[in-house]
Order: sequence, then structure tokens, then C-alpha cells
Amino acid sequence: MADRTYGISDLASEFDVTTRTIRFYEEKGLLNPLRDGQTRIYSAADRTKLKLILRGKRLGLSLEDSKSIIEMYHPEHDNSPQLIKLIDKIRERRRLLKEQLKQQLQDLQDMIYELDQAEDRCQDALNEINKTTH
Amino acid sequence: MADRTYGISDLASEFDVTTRTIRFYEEKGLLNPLRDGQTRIYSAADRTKLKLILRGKRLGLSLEDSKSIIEMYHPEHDNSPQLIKLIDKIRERRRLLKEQLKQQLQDLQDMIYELDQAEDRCQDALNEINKTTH
DNA sequence: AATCGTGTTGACGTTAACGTCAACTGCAGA
DNA sequence: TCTGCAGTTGACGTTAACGTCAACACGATT
Repeated sequence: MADRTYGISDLASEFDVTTRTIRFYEEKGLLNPLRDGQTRIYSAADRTKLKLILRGKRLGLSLEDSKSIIEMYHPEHDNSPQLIKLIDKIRERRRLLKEQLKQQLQDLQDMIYELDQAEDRCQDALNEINKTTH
Repeated sequence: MADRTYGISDLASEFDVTTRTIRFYEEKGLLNPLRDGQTRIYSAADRTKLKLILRGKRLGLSLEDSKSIIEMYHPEHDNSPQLIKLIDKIRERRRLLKEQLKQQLQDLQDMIYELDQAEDRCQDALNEINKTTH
């Protein structure tokens, strides 16, 4: 069950993206599927990477950002200095994400509050109209 | 205090955008400042609109989205059917925003959790290295 | 053998959101 | 009066993230 593989259109339909998009991510170095001849074969790890990319997009990250995050999950470093630098990058990224979402939460609360007010003003305007037509 | 006005570079520096950006928003119909000759004069309302646009951007909205939101805050409708349609649009927009942020919150929690795990794995790898060098 | 369906590789097109640059205007200070 | 600065209007350039299309490969089907 762990070594299940996927075709490109399996992933495309599962995540509701086009095959072109998936190949594009490969061009950009975000995915590296195996090949059977010329046909791409995606592993569970590839599928996870794709999920990471799309999640990053929902959070407003660029593909470059997602790429660096993927490299954090799948490190190819084996020496201490590299690992220490990686840990720093992870912490910094986490900090950025938290900060960003805090701002988004605030923005959203403000916006919803103002939408509520706008709705109230509309209701008042409606009431005025109904009053004068009586 | 309520009728204070702003020059284009006042707003640009206050919100840390370029004057080109502000003019671009005007081209797209998001701002309509007054003129003194050819020079643009921005009112407090214009300043608020700009704030709305930038807040929308942080939430991942397009300029078109922000434009329609601005029109909700500054309605030019005076008849019931229009107002009722506007209220519906406001409610729908609020629903979308809430849904979107719920998803973002979930995505962020997942991502932070996985970043924590990645950091742990790095630490483990570091510990292994230090053990063998003793 | 001919035809699908699905896959592949370029190459070029597209959209949003600006940046850059050139040529101009109007005003304030030396 | 000249100079400089801030502002303006086009026009064209740029980047990210794909879309579109043409031409080809390959296995399965009819």
C-alpha cells in the first residue's frame, strides 16, 4: 500500500489540476517522477510533494517558496553545518508563516466587520424606502 | 480633520507602494481621486479604498475582487431590488472569505506541524553525527 | 492495418499586476 | 532665468504560472 504509484492523470484528477500544470512543476524542479520509457510514474512521495505545492498556493506562497519547503522535508544533507543551516531555515519559515496568518486573521476580521456594517447600511436604506412608500 | 487630503506620494510612502501602483489602481477603476489641474488629490475615502485594496491583496484577492468589495462599501443604488441584490452579494462574499480563511488555518496548522517534524528529523540526524564523532 | 486514447516534448500565447522609461508640465528656490 | 523636483501621460517591458497547440510515440481495440 505504501509503494503505490500514480499516472499523471490520476494525480491531475485527484487534485483538480491539469497535466500541464504537473509537468510545469517538474520543469521548475518541484517534482522528479520516475519513468517507464517516456511515461511518468509518480510515487506516494511525489503525490505528497504535489499536495505540499497546492497547499502552499492556498497560503499565498510562490512555487519557489514551496520548492524550498519541499527541500526541507526531503533534505539531502549529511553534515552538521548544512543541517544546522536547514534548521534555521525551517524556524524562519515557520515564523514567517505564523506572522502572515496572524495578519490575515486580522485582515479578515476587519473585512467581515465592515461587510456587516455595509449590510446594515443597506438594510437601513431598504427600510427607508419601505417607510416612504407607505 | 475629516476632510484632509493627500498627495499621491503621501499615500505611496504611507502604504509602501509606488506611485505607479496607485495610478494603476485608478486605471483599473478602483480609485477616482479629484484633480487640481492635472495633479491628483486624494480624499480620506480614497485613502480608505487604497487600504481596502491592499488588505484584499494580503488575503489573496484579485484587484477585481477588491473592486467589487469597494462597490459594496460605497453603493450607488437607490432602489430596493438593487439593494437586495447587493445584500446577497455581501453575504456571499462574507461566506467565501470565511471559508477561505478556514482552509488557510487548516493548511497552516498542517504545515507548521510538518515543519516541526522536519526540524525533529534534522535534530536526530545531528545527534547521530555527534554520537559517532565521539 | 487503421484508429483510439493517453502520454510526451517543444514552442509560443496569455493574464494579472505592476516596472521602466521617455517626454512633458507646473511650480518653487537660487 | 535657469534649475530642480514632483507630478503626468503614454508606451513598452517583465515575471509567474500556467494554457494552447502541433507533432510525435505507444499500447490497446476494432
